[in-house]
Amino acid sequence: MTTQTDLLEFFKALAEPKRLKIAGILAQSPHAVEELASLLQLSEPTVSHHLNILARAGLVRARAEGHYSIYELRTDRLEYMAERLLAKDTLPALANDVDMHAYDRAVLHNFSRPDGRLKSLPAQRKKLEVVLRHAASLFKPNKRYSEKELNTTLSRLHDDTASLRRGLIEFKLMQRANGQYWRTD
Amino acid sequence: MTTQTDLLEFFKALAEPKRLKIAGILAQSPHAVEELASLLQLSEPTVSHHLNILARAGLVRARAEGHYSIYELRTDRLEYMAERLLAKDTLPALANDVDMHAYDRAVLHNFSRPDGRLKSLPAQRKKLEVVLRHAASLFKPNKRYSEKELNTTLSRLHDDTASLRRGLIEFKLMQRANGQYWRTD
DNA sequence: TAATTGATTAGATGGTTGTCTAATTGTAGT
DNA sequence: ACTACAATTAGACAACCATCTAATCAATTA
Repeated sequence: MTTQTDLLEFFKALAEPKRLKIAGILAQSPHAVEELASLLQLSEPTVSHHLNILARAGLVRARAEGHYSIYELRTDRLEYMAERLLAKDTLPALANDVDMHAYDRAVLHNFSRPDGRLKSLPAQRKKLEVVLRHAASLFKPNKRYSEKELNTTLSRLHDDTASLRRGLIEFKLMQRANGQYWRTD
Repeated sequence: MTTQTDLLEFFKALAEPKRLKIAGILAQSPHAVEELASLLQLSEPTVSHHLNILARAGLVRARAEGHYSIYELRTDRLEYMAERLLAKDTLPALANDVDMHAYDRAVLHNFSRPDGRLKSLPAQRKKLEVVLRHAASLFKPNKRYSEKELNTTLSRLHDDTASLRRGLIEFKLMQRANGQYWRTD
């Protein structure tokens, strides 16, 4: 959440040639807006705009001196961000608000009729597994089912209960012993 | 040169919400284009486009598997770039191709008439110093000048040779002893 | 106090780019 | 061989953003 906007602001700030160059110049020594405009061959408002974006990202800071605004690079902030990139849990956290089951739902939706029955069994393993996980979810954990019960439930999904049953075993979603089946959770 | 485009490509690649999220997802585990499209609620061509940009920046790599393209994050590259940011000479190098005298020239141009004489002496210290450095450059290093010679040369710039002379001393651009003047280089 | 100067804000414009649909390529399964 | 499917490429459109000019603000100098 905060991590995302944080990093995004940081990257956006430096993802522009002129701003990157400004950072480079300020890394050598602080400069006034007017000077930067000359060095970069840009108008002052444009430089002001860039500096504003860099400042929002925390990368530069202005101090007033006379009626100049002297901008300097905040190397501490830069180092902090670089270290966050090196931290092993920063990037994975960016996917926190992603619904990791969206793909499963999409696949399921693609292979299902409006009434919830399957149009067919997917040929691709990746998608077959999704469908089978769905099938497995029709059964309660820690409960034993006879093959007859199993087939009855599976037939709500698709006529080819044999393939479904075989898949459930093959993908280790269910286990069998003595003619009884149960979910492996 | 190469450093600039390198870094720029890196920042640009990650300066987009969806691409940043893709990096986050791939940081958890490799995924196919189709899956990413579902997870991000985007079309496959769009995801392909983003992955292409990330790949150009060296941040992801694809391996073919069936007719899927499984993309994975190149953490080595990420670490390498983060360390470059932490290196003390990376940023200053970004300003290598900047003409550091552009400001001086602009100031000089602003205060000069077409014939090269000064319209006036700048009030701002920062600009006065630029003009004075220019004045100092009219003299040879390692050579002594009498005050008469000094004034003659300075008068080519401006009538107020006294102010110029005082400024040169004050800003330590020239030194005086025994009625003689010389550049301090 | 008036005038000058540096910086910022407001508003307009052109270029970049994220996104989609349609078409193409290449691979797998019938 | 033919069909189906995942990925990419091509092309079009819309949103965003870098840039400029004009206007405003702030602070120093005359």
